[in-house]
Amino acid sequence: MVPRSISNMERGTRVCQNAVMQRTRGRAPTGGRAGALSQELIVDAAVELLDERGERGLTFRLLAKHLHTGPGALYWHVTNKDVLVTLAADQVLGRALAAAPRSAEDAGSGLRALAIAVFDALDRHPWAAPHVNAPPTLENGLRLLDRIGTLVARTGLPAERHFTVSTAISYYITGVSAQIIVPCATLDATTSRDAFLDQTAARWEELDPADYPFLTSTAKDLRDHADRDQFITGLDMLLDGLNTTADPRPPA
Amino acid sequence: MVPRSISNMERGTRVCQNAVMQRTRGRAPTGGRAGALSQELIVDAAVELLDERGERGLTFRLLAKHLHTGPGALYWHVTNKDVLVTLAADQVLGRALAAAPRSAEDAGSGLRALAIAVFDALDRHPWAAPHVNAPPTLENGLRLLDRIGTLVARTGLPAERHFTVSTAISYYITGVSAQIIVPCATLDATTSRDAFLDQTAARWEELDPADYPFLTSTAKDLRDHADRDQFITGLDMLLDGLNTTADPRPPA
DNA sequence: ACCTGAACACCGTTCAAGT
DNA sequence: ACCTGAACACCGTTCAAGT
Repeated sequence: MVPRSISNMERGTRVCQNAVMQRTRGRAPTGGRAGALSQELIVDAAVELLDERGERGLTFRLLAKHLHTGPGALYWHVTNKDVLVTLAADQVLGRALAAAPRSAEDAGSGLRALAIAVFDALDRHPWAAPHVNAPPTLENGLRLLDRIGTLVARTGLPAERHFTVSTAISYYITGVSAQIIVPCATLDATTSRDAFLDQTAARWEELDPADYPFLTSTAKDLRDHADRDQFITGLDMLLDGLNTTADPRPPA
Repeated sequence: MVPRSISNMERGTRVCQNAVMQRTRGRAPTGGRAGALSQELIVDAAVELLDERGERGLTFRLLAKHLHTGPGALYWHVTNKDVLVTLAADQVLGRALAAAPRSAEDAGSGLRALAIAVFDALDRHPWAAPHVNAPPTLENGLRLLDRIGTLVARTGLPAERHFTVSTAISYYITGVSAQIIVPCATLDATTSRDAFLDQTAARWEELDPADYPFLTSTAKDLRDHADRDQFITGLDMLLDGLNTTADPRPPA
């Protein structure tokens, strides 16, 4: 009667991240009878629906229909919708990590490549970015931070700064990605990104230059900027700062 | 019959940010009969409720009760819930900007003080951070970016880089704040932040050091870190990077 | 152990009707 | 012009009942 998935759930409106980790403990998905549900199957289907229809478009009823069951069945495998979306986001992050190059000449370019790979993956699944949580508790969140930390340790930065610097980089990657990507995803079919930027730039130009000296002069730059370049610009500033701080002890 | 607030609304699940800007155009709030609604009153009450009960706890029914009306009345002044939360977040940002020191010796420390003031304000209203949108369209979002850009222009950085660098800093402030602040806000009363960090650190320690060399060695640092320090560490790296890039042309 | 589907409690939003 | 409140459409979640 008591679904396994909420056995150690926390009270409150949100669920403890630790509860999220648990997976089906019985036989592997293929071990049951054909067509049996599993958390993996549910998360896969959720990612598909999220890609198609966004977070609001993901519904337990719709998801159940896609999986040929009733909504109640899903709750046996997944605590609730929050957890489902978090698991789905972690899956997207996992794909990004698999695609990110593992070898790098130096720590700096390794961090750069890793960050860009994550940005690109989140860019393809815009609903995911805000749900990649920190501090990480899910598998791929943990892997991401570990890879960052391992690279940071190679810079020659004093050991007592590794944690703070690594988490700062991790926050940059997921936080700035979310900022850049989410607003684009909320634009609907009738308003293209270009049209939106055009409108916004026009509004900036109409502002009073006495009040908004910068925006009025930079409105033109808004029209044809590339989101990815903005991410990379900030990233390079951050990594430059890393080198500056690390400089006293150059990489071995 | 047609509420003013949706007169130029966009179609789709989300609303065009431009529609958000409009405010009551009639007489000033105090000009109507006593107790009359206005967008300002509604947003103020929304901020209060959001602080108390979070985004999910904000309900048009509850908000209407607090304002002694029915839910339908609110829709005359505010397009929908998304817009309301965005307006509320902009109000919070406005308070932060008012509190941020305006004078600064050099651009770098001005940027630092501004960023920290915004972080602190968002930290006091954790629901707000993810709704401070970029590129900005609401009043205080515009003011924030303009202040950043004006400071960046003083660094001696070549003019063609002002836009990208300024938006990168702006993304850092709001994006990283959201990453740091939101997970704390979702912890409920039964799980304190300390308990959560303790649990998470314990989980990190149990990981296989061969797979997670960094996390297993840094788990202790997770237990007693300060969120604000992480924000500032990354911020300083970013601003150091700014100096590096700007160095060829030292501030006049 | 795992699935079913009806039912509960709720919420955003609309709209005819009022003032 | 602005407000009222009932009603619509929907959704997350639960749970007694099945296999």
